[in-house]
Amino acid sequence: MTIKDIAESCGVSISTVSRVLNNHPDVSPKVRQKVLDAAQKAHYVPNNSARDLVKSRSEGIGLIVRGVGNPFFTQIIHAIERAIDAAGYTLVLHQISTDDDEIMAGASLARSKKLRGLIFLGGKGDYQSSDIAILDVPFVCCTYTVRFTPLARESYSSVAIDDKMEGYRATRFLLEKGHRKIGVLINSKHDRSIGELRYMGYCEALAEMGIPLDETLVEEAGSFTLPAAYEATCRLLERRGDITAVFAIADSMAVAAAKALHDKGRCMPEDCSVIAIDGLEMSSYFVPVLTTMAQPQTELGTTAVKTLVDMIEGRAGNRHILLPATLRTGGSVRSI
Amino acid sequence: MTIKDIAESCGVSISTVSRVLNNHPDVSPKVRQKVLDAAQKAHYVPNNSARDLVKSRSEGIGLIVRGVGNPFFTQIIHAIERAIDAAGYTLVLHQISTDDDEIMAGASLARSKKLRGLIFLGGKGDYQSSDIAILDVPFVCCTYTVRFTPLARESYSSVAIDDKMEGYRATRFLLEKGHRKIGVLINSKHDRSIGELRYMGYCEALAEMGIPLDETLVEEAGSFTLPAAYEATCRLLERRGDITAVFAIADSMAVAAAKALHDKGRCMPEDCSVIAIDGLEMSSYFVPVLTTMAQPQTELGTTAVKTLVDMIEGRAGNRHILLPATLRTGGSVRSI
DNA sequence: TTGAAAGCGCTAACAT
DNA sequence: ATGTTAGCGCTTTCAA
Repeated sequence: MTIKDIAESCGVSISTVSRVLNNHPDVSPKVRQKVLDAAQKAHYVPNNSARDLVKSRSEGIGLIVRGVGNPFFTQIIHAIERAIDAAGYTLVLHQISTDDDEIMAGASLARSKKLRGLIFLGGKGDYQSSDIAILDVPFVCCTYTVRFTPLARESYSSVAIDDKMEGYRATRFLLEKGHRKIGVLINSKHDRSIGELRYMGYCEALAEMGIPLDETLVEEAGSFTLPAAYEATCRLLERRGDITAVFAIADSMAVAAAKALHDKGRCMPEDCSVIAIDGLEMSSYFVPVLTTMAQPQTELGTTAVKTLVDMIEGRAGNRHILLPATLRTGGSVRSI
Repeated sequence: MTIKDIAESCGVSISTVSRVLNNHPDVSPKVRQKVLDAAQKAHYVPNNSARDLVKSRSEGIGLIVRGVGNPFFTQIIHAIERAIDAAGYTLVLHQISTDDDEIMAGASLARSKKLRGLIFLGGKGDYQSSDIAILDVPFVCCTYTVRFTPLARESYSSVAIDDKMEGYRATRFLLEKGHRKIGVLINSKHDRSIGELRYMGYCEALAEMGIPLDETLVEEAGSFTLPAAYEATCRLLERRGDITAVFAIADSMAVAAAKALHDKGRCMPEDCSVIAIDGLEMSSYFVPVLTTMAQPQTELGTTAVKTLVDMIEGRAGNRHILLPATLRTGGSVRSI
């Protein structure tokens, strides 16, 4: 069922059908109604591929999200959605999985839908300048910034927290509470991502206090999943039963760590404190509430959109914005 | 940058370029390499709209998901992804928001991408037969079944748990543990969705025991969000401080309920037990672990795909499958 | 092995 | 107010 079929069944031309379906004014009420009725009766559904193909450009902004159901993205996505809407653009959300190439996915989406710009959420952040050359629209990396490659700063935009600094602040908070034997729960020491940056912050805080880095306090989970973090915490506790605090680089890992502590017979925070980074909504419903460096999720989203729209509308070039996290003081940390 | 540009820059025809880009065999190695190089150098990215438009049909299966970041969907989506892949099809995931029309979104996606079938996750389930008439491919409703409208059972497929029965089982479990004053935390009494069904199960379990339904034990949160469930629990406790147990119709609501209990000075499970339905991964990392009727998430996904593929390949017609939930015994319920 | 040409379904000039 | 027509970028016969 295409507009051609409808045109024939109504005895009008396809352009008239197209006009009706797109609410163009120059159509007589009589014909308009006839076409509408026919479309309804025939269960007509427009083919967006054909539409996208013929339009020279859309008012769409693509959002490439890595990781179905990463709870940390929920609020950011909602904020982006609202901000894009408010700016008069249309959100085109596209999910990719862990091992997909976000740049490719973005480029493909942008071409196919004639998008005006792109936002990347949860990207790997290890691009080469040759990688991003295929992107012919402005884009902004949200929640991460390309730190590990010689990508020219003026060739892309980013909106994120200062991961290293927040890792430093979290660790520093524990140090100030008197903790000295602080285990750290990370994804991987050298994954060239936010995890590595947060870990660097941990190292820096210790160094500043003159505490040498003790490798036996560092535990790699290999991923951000709950089971992996749980197992990692168990290993850490087995090796270092004397720790008084754990810094988990993500709220999700902290949740699993808290459970592991409990299962190993330790109370949180009496026997062992826990702090993290992210500020998931759900971790604020824990008992006790998880102490964490909460990312400004809504602001990250709105700022990403603002930065992008400024570029699209020629008001500004590429920018890099770091937003501060906010300490959420829960009951998972105690002074010693 | 289109295949036409590449064709010109290589001095070949567009059909040759198309052949190279699609790995067709009948191209000389020399020409193939030249085209590949040119495409690479020019940062060529195919336009999928044009592709989709010209193909008579794809091997794609659409997955329409309502609700960005509903944690309950994560595992199901992964299972669907794997199953679709294993069956030789391609997953096309499409997110819609709360107030979007999933049937429309599905129909549109199916038309535009020439899909072979659709899976709906988190649909409203209140369709009229006129609504689904626009769908010209087989589809299966996953995690819900259309219970509240006179939709002919043979006109669609579904794979879900028996929400009413699991609501009954959860309530029954509390009754067997000796609880009699059981508060129930629901989304809405008459939202014509799974929430209503689960609530009906609660009513049935009470009725079976000869306990009259006490409206003051029923609290509507208005949504499945944590803040709404938290507030609802507070209202419930204020009105009925004498309850010894709460049945929350979803794990997410139970999480908020547990926090509210704590903040109101009640211990879980000593002062008040909590049971729910869903079986989120995260709620099994709680202390104490949340007792819940865990949905067979992976099986729901794989069964949905199997049902759909059977229809696509003509091996079967529409079917309705109910899968049993499994009681996950945590520490959130005690006997009295 | 390669090219020419038709057409997927639609929009947007341009005519009338 | 309505119709005609030229593509959008691509795949796929059909010829050569």
